[in-house]
Order: sequence, then C-alpha cells, then structure tokens
Amino acid sequence: MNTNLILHNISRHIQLDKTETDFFISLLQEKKLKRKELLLRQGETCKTENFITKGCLRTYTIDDNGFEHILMFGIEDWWVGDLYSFLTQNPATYFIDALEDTEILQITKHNLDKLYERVPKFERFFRIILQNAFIAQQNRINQNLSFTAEQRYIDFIKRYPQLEQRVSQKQVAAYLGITPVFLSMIRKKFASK
Amino acid sequence: MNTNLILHNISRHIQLDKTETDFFISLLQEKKLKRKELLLRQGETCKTENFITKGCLRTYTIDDNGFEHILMFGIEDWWVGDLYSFLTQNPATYFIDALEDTEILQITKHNLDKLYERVPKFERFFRIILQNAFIAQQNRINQNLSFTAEQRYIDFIKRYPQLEQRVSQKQVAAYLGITPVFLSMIRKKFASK
DNA sequence: GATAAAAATTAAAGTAGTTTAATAAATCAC
DNA sequence: GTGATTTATTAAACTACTTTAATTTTTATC
Repeated sequence: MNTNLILHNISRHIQLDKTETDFFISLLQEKKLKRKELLLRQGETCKTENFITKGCLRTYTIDDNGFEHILMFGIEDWWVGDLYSFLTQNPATYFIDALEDTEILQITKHNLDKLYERVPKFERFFRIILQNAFIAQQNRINQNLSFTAEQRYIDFIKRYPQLEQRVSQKQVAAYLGITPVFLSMIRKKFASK
Repeated sequence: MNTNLILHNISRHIQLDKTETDFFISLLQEKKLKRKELLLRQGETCKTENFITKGCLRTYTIDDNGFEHILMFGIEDWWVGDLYSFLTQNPATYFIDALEDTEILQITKHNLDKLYERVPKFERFFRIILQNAFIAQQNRINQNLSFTAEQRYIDFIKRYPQLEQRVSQKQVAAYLGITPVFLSMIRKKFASK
C-alpha cells in the first residue's frame, strides 16, 4: 500500500509517532477503480471516507431531467465521500465515479471512530480539513450568487489549472452550472480576445 | 452573561465538567448589536467567532454593481464569522451585519487556540459543527446547480420556516440568488395555486 | 489503424430570470 | 401618530443562458 501521500497529507496538520502511524495505516484499505467505475451510487450507504492517491473522481447528482451536476472534483491528495451518508449511514445524496483510473485509501466509519478514540489528534486533523473545505465551498456559493458564467469559468481556470487540463469541457460545464454549449461559446469569445 | 444556550449547544456533542465549563465561559465576551449595525466589514480582520444568543445576522458580499449576496443567515444557536479571515487573520471576504437587535458571545482566535490546548474535546466539538455546516453548504451548492429559482424558494420555506417569517423578501431573494422582483413573481404564481 | 462513440463547435430559436420604472403597501423614526 | 423611507408588486422590454439540431473533432476500442 502506498501510504506516502496520505502520511504527508496528515503531517501537514498533526504529528504522529510510530505507533500512531502504524495504527492509522492498519485501519486503511486500498481500492482501485477503472475509469467510469462507480464508487458510490445515490441511495446506497456511503461506507467509507476516501483519500485519493492516484487519479480523479467526481461527486455529482443527476436531476429529474437526467442532467448531471458536479459538486466536486477530487484528485491526488484529496478526501472525497458523501459525508452526510457516511456519518448517518442514511442513503447517499450523491454519486461518485472515476474520471480516470484511480487508486484510493478507504477508512470505514467504524474504524474512523476507533481512530478518534485511540488517537484524538485526528479530531484536530479532520477539523482542519473541514475548515478548509468549508471555506472553499463558501467561496463557491458566493461565486454562484455573484458571478456570471464567464467569470466563474475564468476563476475556475485560475484556481484549478491542473483540473482544466485533465477533465473534459462537459465536466467543467457540469461543475460551473452551465451547458457544454454555452461553455463552448464562452471559450470562443475568450479565445478571440 | 446568558450562557444557557451556548452550553446546551455544546452539550449536544461533548460533555464538559465544571472546571472545563468555567474555563470556556471565561474565554467569552458578550456583545450587543443594534439592527443594521455591522459586526464585520469586508477587508477588516475577523477577530472572533460568534455565537448568537438572540437576534439575527447575515453574512454577505457586495458585488461590483453594488448588489448584495447573502451567504448565510444566522439566528439563535448558530455560529457565524468569516472563517478564512479568522483563521489566517487576513482581510475578510464578507460583511456581517444585524437584521435585528442581536446579542452574541465572542471568542478570539487566541482564546480558541488556548481552549483547544486546554480542553482538546473542543477539537471534536468544532469538527462536528463544521461537518454539519459542510453538509448544509454542499446541499445548497447542489440546489444552485440543479434547481430553478422557484424550486429553491420552495425548499427554503420548507427548510427554514422561522427565517421566512423573520427576514424580508429582499433578503430571501439575495440568499436565493435572484432579484426581489422575480421572487415577487414566483410568490404570486405560487399563491394562485 | 479503422471504426464507433463521445465530446466540442456553431447557429438559430426559445425561456428563465433581469432591468427599469411606476405604484402600492409596510415599516421606521421622531 | 405622522411623514419619510424602505419594501413589495406589477408590467413591459431586455439579456444571459438553454435547447435543439446539424457538423466537426477528438477519444476510445477492438
């Protein structure tokens, strides 16, 4: 199991000794997903929180008209899951699937609870992770309220240049909340400048 | 200082003994705001996290055209602040002001850090608070992507019936991401059913 | 490497939501 | 309580974005 990335991710916020590190690692399971493979289906229970070591996932919904709306992309070094379903073990709100062949490390709710109990520092770790996620989401809500589609696209490129390379325009459009057709029009206008 | 509400808020997630409770209380400051009074101005540093014991606050931005966009309402039993500015002590992204005469309990970053150190259970408390806030925000993003303005309004009424009574339609519109004129049209259509 | 499938582009017609402006209703401040 | 200010309503013209559909380009698959 390749634990370099996740241990480095954790060490940015808390320091673990050898025993704690080993215990943490013992709670993880590895999983590989092929491109287009589903990790979670809406309505299922989300059994694990997932740390991406390689590849790219998307969290999304499908509306009544069959259109997909992307809540979040995840790439290497990101945590993804359906937090509501994970915490309550109620049916998931979101779908999660792989946009590329992807490798993740998974921790179940049961094991995470054990981890909080045995190594309370992880309360701090996930508090900090959640703070950052909260701030990023709040910013996105503000942009959805304040910006035009063009402004949101420009900001997306600036903020996630790696992602813009890796995912199709169709996916970017589903993230920005516009149609692929309109994104194409924006890009045309933008390119001619 | 009326600490009933905040202690009850905390007791939902962690248990404190007398010493811990007293220490926590000693870190709080009381503040009263008149209706329309600003708690935080964009560009200032957000010095405190704030727990509302009475009244109603709004967190918002003002765009280049002078329009206000509301990220969040806060009423009794809610925590509000500009988390990014609070954590980094960089200039605030958001304005916060009072929609009613309001009373809050404040904790500075310095005191919160002391609290985490002396009573690490609070790491858990704020992790849980943030989890809930994250889930609520993710849901809002999904609605902004998937729903029409009318659907968002209907969901808002269902989700926050108390708020719909307390704040003006203008504020609700600024939260939903539409103009007051269009909200009025939605309500008319809705009432005629 | 050829073929099929998916994604991107373009144009034209359509719609959800905005803008402006005028009027009515509610709320505020003294 | 009354005048002033803010909020809500209504209607009509407007615009950002969608829809549909046809064509081209890119990517996936055997």
